[in-house]
Amino acid sequence: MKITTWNVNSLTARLQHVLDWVAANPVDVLCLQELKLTDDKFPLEAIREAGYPHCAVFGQKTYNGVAILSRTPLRDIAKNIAGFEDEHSRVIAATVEAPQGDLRVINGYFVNGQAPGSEKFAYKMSWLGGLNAYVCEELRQHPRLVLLGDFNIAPEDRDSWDPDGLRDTIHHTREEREHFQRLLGLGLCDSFRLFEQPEKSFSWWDYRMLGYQKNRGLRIDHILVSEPLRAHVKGCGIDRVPRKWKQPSDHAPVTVEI
DNA sequence: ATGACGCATCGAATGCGA
Repeated sequence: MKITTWNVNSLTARLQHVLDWVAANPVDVLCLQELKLTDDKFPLEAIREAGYPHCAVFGQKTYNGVAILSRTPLRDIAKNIAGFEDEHSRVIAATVEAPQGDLRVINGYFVNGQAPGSEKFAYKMSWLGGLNAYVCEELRQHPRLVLLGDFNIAPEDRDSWDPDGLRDTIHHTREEREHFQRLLGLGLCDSFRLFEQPEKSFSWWDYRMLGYQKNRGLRIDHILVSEPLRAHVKGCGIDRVPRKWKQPSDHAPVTVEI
């Protein structure tokens, strides 16, 4: 079973890229972030025709918005973090029917946080606290769990193109990295690091200053798997191909095979 | 460099992303 996370930076602007990508990469589950559209604008028909009849959508106007697209049925769909009040549409969870055993999938568009010390950074910290408690409880109920999405955290120095120049800036702070480690501490593991990967592997590149062409990027899109799944993970990789297409998302899709 | 690029918004200049 292949599961992908992709921050598309507006599904309206990126629908054709998504359709082209799944035509070439027929993954079983596609988790999207930054839909930037309301539920009524979600292109259900086009997505269904592309092979994904089962969709859990949690949209929002202009900003945020997440969705899980699946070839197999979804159940127990939950939106946002239970017990954490949030005006943003940032999390959607669903149980995915899978032949080797159902999987709980939690798809998140983590808070960006702008800059350490800012109000948005404080929101990021409190949001991450809420998420940790939520994932802890979900793990209790669903041992076979995948937490994936745009984490907006570069977990280690090797996940940044300029770890020294960007030290303690957003995505690189000790506080953010501690939150990432806390998630691992719940019994999750970073599926990307289960395998040998090329150096300077990133999942996001700035649109400005030829960021992609110079490979000035960050690895901030992650797929964490719970302990019972760990031994079954067959691979994890970043697909840079759609980042080279015309008018791309600034993020690349990341796929795990379980 | 309060930049750059791209997307969204009752329609232009601004907020936001990372």
